[in-house]
Amino acid sequence: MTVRRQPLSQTQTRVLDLLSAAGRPLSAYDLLGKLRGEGVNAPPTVYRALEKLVREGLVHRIESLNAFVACSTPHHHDMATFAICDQCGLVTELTDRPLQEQLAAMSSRSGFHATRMMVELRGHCAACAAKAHGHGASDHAH
Amino acid sequence: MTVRRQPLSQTQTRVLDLLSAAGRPLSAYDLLGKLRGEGVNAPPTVYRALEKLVREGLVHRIESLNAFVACSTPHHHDMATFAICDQCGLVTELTDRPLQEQLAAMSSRSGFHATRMMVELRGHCAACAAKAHGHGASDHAH
DNA sequence: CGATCGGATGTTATATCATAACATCTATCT
DNA sequence: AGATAGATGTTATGATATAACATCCGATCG
Ligand SMILES: [Zn+2]
Ligand SMILES: [Zn+2]
Ligand SMILES: [Zn+2]
Ligand SMILES: [Zn+2]
Repeated sequence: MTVRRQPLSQTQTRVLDLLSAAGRPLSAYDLLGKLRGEGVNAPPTVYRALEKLVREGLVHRIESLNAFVACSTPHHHDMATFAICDQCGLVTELTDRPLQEQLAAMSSRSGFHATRMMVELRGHCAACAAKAHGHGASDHAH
Repeated sequence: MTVRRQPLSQTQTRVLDLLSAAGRPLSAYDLLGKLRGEGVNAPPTVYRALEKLVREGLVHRIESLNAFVACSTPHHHDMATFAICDQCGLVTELTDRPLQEQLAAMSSRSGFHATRMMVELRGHCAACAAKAHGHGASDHAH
């Protein structure tokens, strides 16, 4: 599954591994925290590695969280869709080809040429929606 | 379904007017800059006004720009779609009912209960796409 | 009237996210 | 060796956002 076109540097590999292991979005400073003591001491290194990984399509940036997550299906795809549970923090990357086509159609209909399409849904995951019967649980948040 | 609108405070009105007049997204600090000398001297006031306006459905936050824009059709709508030109900075709020329904269907199909749906397209507007013939012009950005 | 309550604001300080600018190091190609 | 490209280190700063607490004011109610 790991289709890597360019070889990754040490730090880039380390960042990707950390994101994959986390299985949830991490902020650049979360990553920096985990990399201190491994020779990574400042934000630019982390941001540079993330930039590369995003370029390579291995990592997505989630705008509404200011955080990064390993791509669940690492192909280059210029559209990413995320469902973000505001209760437990679960983030799921969704794929829906028809949606992508419809979005592209909608944008081009207005003459817009989209190079990147971001869809982020906020709400409650199935588990949390089931649990939620009027009362609130321990809000996770980011 | 009675859409009860709360009266807006002085600052809230001022912020909404500034956003409407700008016709483009402004950051909270852009707004603060314009409000200094009118008794608004610190970020919290601006953020609080924006929070209220977003709650009322009069303003949208554009996540990928960290900026705010007046809603083009101020109804409460939990889905907002924006086409953002990376060249000239033009931001257009799009409406597409079928897309909204398809997104809702997709999310609920996976058991997710969406309360808010964000769609942000990055690329080039019709005018800039026409001008762009391989060469880059004066990248505007925000 | 006077109590009190909610909404808005002021104020200070700080947290969080991101980049500029410049120096260094190494691998690779010529 | 010289040149190039990519990655990293380092220092400093910019940009975005919130915490915590105090004050003010209009509406409501006993
Ligand atoms: Zn992906
Ligand atoms: Zn959940
Ligand atoms: Zn709107
Ligand atoms: Zn444009």
